[in-house]
This record gives sequence, structure tokens and C-alpha cells, in this order.
Amino acid sequence: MKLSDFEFEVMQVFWDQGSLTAPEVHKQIAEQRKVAYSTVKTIIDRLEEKQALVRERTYGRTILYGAAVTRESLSKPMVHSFIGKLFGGNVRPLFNHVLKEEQMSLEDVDYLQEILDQKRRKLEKEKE
Amino acid sequence: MKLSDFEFEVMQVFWDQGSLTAPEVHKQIAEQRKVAYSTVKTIIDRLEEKQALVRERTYGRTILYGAAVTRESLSKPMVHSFIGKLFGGNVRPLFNHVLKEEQMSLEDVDYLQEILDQKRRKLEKEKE
DNA sequence: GCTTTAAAACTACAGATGTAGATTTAAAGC
DNA sequence: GCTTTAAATCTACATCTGTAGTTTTAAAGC
Repeated sequence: MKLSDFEFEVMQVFWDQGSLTAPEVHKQIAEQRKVAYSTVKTIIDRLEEKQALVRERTYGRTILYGAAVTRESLSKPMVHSFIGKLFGGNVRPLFNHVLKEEQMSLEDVDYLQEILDQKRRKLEKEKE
Repeated sequence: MKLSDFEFEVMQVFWDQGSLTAPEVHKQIAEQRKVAYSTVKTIIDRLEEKQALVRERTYGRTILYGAAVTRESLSKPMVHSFIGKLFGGNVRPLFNHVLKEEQMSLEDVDYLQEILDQKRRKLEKEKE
């Protein structure tokens, strides 16, 4: 499933906050930037058509939508194709890039160290 | 500057191989997948209009194009906005994701360890 | 110089995307 | 029950993107 930027943005709201109605989603997004209700509703309609959202129930004529796909199921192939596209599938230039250019605290370094150690142990075990 | 996938793909050819003519670029890409010369030329025209490519010289009526922007100048904001879009700007879930889901060798782990150590030293020095 | 040919330039188009106005509909309030 | 109103639905449109056919042009070969 391929989502546009705006579609993905709307999915994030659902992933972060669970089930919501279209007016609620609009309210959320409109806090950040000016956008018409019908614009947001169009995106929700398209997400429904793509089966990324489902109607869970209705309150009166108001529809409660919920995510039908997980964040991971979408972000996983997105990260993969992004690395493929930018770095030819090689993770090293990605790390280089992020460590050089992105904002990182010492705590982030600690965190990365920890999961890197885990990864090393895992790979070493697999090697045996 | 915002480039489409195909535009970016063409730029990669120039970054990897230096200056090329349109027929040469077409030949390159056509090795991978079926695509008409005019399609590639259209992309080159659009890249020229966006000033990502420039005409460096001509051989007869054949034009030699060259990249007018560096790979880094484009990939840097792309990585940044990608992390913003997928992970809310937080590098930790990105690392998590990559270490969990992407193909990584022990050598890659060594490499990452090395640049991570550098980063740590740099951050510690800055803290003083 | 004339013909052939390869490249450039031009034109076109369908589908995706962001955007939102207009219309319909059904619930809620009185 | 009638009016108000909010939400859903429908329609529309400009721009971007991938795609390629057609036409023009100029160089190369003879």
C-alpha cells in the first residue's frame, strides 16, 4: 500500500490517538495548519478506499474511523525503499548521515549503544 | 528543491558517473527497466528547468549534462524530513527500526560502533 | 549537396495529490 | 413536526509525475 504524505499524516493521528471521527481529525490537523474540513475528509475517504482505515461504528450519522493497518506495516517498507533510493540499500551512509547531520543527544548515543550491543550479540550468536 | 523519484534516480546516475549525454543516461536506465528515450529526456528537461542539471558543453548537437547540485545538498533535507515524517523527528525509533529490520553484517556493526564512538567523544567535548 | 539518422524539442495524457466549494442528509433541539 | 445544523457525500480542479509518441533539426556519411 502506497500512501501520500498527507494520507500518512492522517494515519499518524490515528496511530497516536486511536479511533476518531472525521471532525476530530480535522480539528487536530487544523491546529497545526489551515485546512478545510472537506480536504481532511477527502483524505479519510481515500484512506478508507485503500483500506487503511475502517468504519468502526457510528454515533448518529457521525462515523468513527480506526486504523486498519499498523504503523510498522507501512513504515517498514517505507524505510527500506528510502534507504534503497538514497543510499543504494547500504545502511552505512545512512548512519553516517544521521550521526553527522541530525540532532542527537548523549542520551540518544547511549540508547543507540545499547541496541547496537544487542544487535552485535544477536549476530554473533547467529554466526555460530 | 524537491525531486520526484524518477528525477532523483536520474540524478544518481550523474552523481555516480559524472557528466553524461541524454542518450547515455537512457542507455544506463534502460539496462534496468524498459523505458523510452523520450521519457528519460523529459525527466532531464525537468531537471534542467529545476536547475539540478546544467548543460556543460555540446558535441555536435548532442548535449553533455552535469549535476548542478550535490548529492548531499539534496539527501540531507530528504533524510531530515523523512525522519520527521515517520518518526516525529526522533532518531531513536529510526535506529531501532533499521537495526531490527534492515540487513546488517557484523562489519556494519563495527562500522557503526566506530562512528558512534566518534560522535560520543564529540558530544562530550562540546559539553565542557 | 543530398540523404539518412540520431538527438532535441514539443505535445499529450492518465493517474495521483492537495485542495476545497456545493449539495445532500440526517440528527438534535425546540 | 419543523427548523437548524453539522456531518457526509459529491464534484471539481490545478499541479505533479511517469510515460511516450510526433515533429523538428542538425550532423554525418556518401
